[in-house]
Amino acid sequence: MARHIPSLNALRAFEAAGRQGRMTLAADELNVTHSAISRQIKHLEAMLGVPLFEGPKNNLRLTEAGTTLLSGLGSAFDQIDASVRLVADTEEGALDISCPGTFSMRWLIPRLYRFQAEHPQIEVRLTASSRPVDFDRDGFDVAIRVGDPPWPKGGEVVPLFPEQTGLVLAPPLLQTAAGDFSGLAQLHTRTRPRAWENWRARSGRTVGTGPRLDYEHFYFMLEAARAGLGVCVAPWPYVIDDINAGRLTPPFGFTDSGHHYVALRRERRNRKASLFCSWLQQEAEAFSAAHPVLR
Amino acid sequence: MARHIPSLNALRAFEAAGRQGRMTLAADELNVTHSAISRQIKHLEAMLGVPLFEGPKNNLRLTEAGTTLLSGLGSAFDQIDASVRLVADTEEGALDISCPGTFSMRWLIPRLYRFQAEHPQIEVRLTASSRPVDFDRDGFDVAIRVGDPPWPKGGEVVPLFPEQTGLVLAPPLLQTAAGDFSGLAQLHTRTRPRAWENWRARSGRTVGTGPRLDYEHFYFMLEAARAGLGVCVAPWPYVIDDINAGRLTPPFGFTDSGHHYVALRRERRNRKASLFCSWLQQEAEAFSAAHPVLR
DNA sequence: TTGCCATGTGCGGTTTCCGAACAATGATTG
DNA sequence: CAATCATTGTTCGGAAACCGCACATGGCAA
Repeated sequence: MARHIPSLNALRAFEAAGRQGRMTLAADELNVTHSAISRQIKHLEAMLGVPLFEGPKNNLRLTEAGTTLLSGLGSAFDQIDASVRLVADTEEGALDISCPGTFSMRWLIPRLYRFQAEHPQIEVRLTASSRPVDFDRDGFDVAIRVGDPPWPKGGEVVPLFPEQTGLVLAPPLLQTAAGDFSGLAQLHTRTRPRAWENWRARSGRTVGTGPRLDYEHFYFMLEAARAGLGVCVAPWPYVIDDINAGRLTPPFGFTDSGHHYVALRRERRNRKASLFCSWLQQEAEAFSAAHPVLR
Repeated sequence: MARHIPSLNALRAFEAAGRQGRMTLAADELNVTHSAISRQIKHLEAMLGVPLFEGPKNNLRLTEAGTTLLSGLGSAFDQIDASVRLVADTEEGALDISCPGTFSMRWLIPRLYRFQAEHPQIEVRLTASSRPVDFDRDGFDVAIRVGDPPWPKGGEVVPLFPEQTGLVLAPPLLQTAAGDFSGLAQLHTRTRPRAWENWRARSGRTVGTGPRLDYEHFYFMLEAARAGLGVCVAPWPYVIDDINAGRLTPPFGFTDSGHHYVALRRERRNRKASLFCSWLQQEAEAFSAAHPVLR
């Protein structure tokens, strides 16, 4: 990039510090540490050849040059942000969604065609992830997660439906199993390590002992269950189709897990995200109405 | 830096390409290759979720989104540039000067106090360098160099004075030397490898053979000459004081070397650089008047 | 006088960005 | 119609910019 022109990042760091009045606040706003802001400003002062701040560390004030620079930069960056929004915040283009993999496969993707039919100009970019959401770090617009409050900062919570989980296994396995399922392999997933414990506590039921098998993803665990390799605890939305098709059976029905499915969206409004979350809520309501949980 | 906000560099690359109409022209303007521009724009389109250019490679046109984004960005970057200039282009602050080391020591620094007396609010930051000037790469405001046209692009040439060089040695050495100086060590500097050859050609004179000694800088070579270690070819401005003080003597006087001392300044006007170059020219004229070359 | 808060800095690492080289594409020219 | 040209697209490997962490420094308040 052309030399002797200050770095735009440095100008941005200075603008935030000047407007906020403190480097630590600018650091929060730009999601860096105060040392990054301090260094950028120091570099900028060297580049421009004039001090931008003066005074003691605990009471920095803008110099005249700093005030002059800030007044021009503030409106320029506002204009850049507005221009970017004008282009990005439309009802067409890409929308980035983060969603647990198995939930995508079992619940979201089978319904997504309806969203795309309604909004053909929105390109949904789906990323499989169950990782805790951090809107400052992550780049997606909406994250679907199952869990409990507190939800991460910087996001608005759109409730979908509560989660129910239940014991499920293949019907032939049920016919040959002991009454308390002792001896049957107990299938676990690393994504939800406390699923069994939680189910027992919540449902008040228990089963006999059996060998434990761990799978990396729900999907693999469900495949194993369908293959008759054992019994597992699964969320209702993930197994509806298998149950209706007779591939899996829930001997004890389903119980509230205490968790909730939610969509987390950035606080800053985004039309595509709004449309998507509205659609999600409608689908969630329709889902709950059309598939009352087997209790 | 906060995620999901496009890189300012990418926005800058896009703005230049949009305004110029071609990525190759934008690359020239921003001193990068077209591949850097192409990549930045591709990344920006992915980030914003909309295409900014359309059409075949050899005739890219802005999309509607691209046009919208460009109109906002253009004025924002203009405002940033103007704000930076308002702060940097004053008659106070830092001024970066690049100058060959020995010329600094022997000619510039002994005079610099007069510039600083006239302009106490300008902080001259001097860097020793003889390297070919590239204003796109280098960050200084003014470069003093000795040489010949063509001068590098992107700079305005401010002539100072022509260069004369001559054979110089310590007086005691002159007294004991053979008439043609044969046997005396011939001192060279890597900065000016052709100095001797050029002096012989230009002056029409020659000297006997002697061992050759190479020094990395003029300064060291002149130190060696003063110490009576040999004879060297030196530019007049570098040895005036030594000659006047009787530390060196020029047996054949000085001859035009064909080179010229110039100040190279950026094309874009900079008040401090203008002041400095005006001052330099005055000092150069005064120098030439006050120290007529010994012929 | 001590603790707190904010900035400054060194060290080492990460991310962004880049150039070089070549590929791909479409228009132009002979 | 094939070759050439001009422009953009992409991969690879490296450089520069930027950053976090940990600690230092300085000034103010309790």
